[in-house]
Amino acid sequence: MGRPREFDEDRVLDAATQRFWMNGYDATSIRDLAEDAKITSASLYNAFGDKRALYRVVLDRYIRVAMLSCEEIFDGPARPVDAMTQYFDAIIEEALQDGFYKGCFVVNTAIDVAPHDADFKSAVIAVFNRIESYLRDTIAAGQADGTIKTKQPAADLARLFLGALLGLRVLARVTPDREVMKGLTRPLFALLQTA
Amino acid sequence: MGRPREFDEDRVLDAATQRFWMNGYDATSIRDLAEDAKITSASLYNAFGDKRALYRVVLDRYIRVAMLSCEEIFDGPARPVDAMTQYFDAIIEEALQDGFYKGCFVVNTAIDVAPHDADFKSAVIAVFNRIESYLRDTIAAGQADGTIKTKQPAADLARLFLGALLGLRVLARVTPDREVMKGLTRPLFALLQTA
DNA sequence: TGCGTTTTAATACAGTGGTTTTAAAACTCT
DNA sequence: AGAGTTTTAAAACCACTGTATTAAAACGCA
Repeated sequence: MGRPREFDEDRVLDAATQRFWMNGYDATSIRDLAEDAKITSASLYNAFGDKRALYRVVLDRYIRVAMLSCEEIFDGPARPVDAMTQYFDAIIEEALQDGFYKGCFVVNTAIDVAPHDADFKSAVIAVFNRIESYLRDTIAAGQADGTIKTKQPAADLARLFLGALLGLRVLARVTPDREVMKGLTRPLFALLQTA
Repeated sequence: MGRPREFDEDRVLDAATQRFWMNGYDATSIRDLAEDAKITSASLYNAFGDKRALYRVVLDRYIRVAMLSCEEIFDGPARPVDAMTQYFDAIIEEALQDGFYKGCFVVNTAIDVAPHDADFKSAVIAVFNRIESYLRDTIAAGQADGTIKTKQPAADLARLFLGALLGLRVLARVTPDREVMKGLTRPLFALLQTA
């Protein structure tokens, strides 16, 4: 069965996630990744294939945990409006606690790798669609039980919430300011208030 | 005084704008730019300095025309809500007509160069602030003349509109779809409607 | 005409990129 | 213990990067 791995795969992927997330694909070199993870580049290639494949693994891992926390909130016991609030609050707090201004890995990917790579583009689109679905279903549920105003179609509202979310992620990458982000969400949630 | 330029500076900058806008800073090489503009890299260096300085010129040029069309709309004769509608419609149409999915140069810069470069970061922030100001002033004007609902503070509304704008720009880079973008703006503008 | 200056063209340069190679090390299985 | 396999470490490879250099070309002015 050959010589056993000396490094912990998850540690390496965690380090790679930080780098790719912070600096993006092009600005991150294999040597950067190897140095961060304290392994040799040969080990990286042996374990994950080439740079693009590694990025793919890292992105998919990020997406999995992101969507998991998404499910936790939206499939949880919280009532529709509360779930939405929790979701946006969590994102704002995450942005404020991240001293590296990393923003959202998926949004970053959307901007600087998706346009040149069909596979990553569809991965990004899939995430956006899943989030939009969660938002739409949650809003629709709230409209059904009378806790959310029905004046606007759930589909439109979900798209606006998705758009605001992406906007928050962009702001998080340059100026994560609590008052700005909270102020942004106030009128957003006012849209849901029934009378 | 000396040998005259053989190339048109504006055309070179136009070509560079397209490349940088489409591919980003890191993924664009000096040779790419030289080839696109059909001049030699020495001419590029002679005329604009190094790569970063050229990017700066290109970005500033982009910002200047972008803010100019912004002024045209918001300082124009249109009534507040109409100005806002014009602005967002123009952005949506621009996204739909661009077959290269370039999105917004400033947003792209915000994601992949601003985080590592303080000068570009403040340039990006300045643009965001200027747009937010236009939006806030316009909304406040509408609230003053009774054409925009006063339930939410203009500052909060402006931030939401900015956020939605940035979100639209992200979507424009991966899936510019008219129905999605229009749907997104519908509840947004519903927020302004007085009764 | 010739000098000073600027632009051009082509090439050079040193560094870095992603990736591969080679050989030694560390294990399993027979 | 030996064969087979996988991982590691170090170095090598080569295309490409940003940038500089050199020399020729093209102008204005004395």
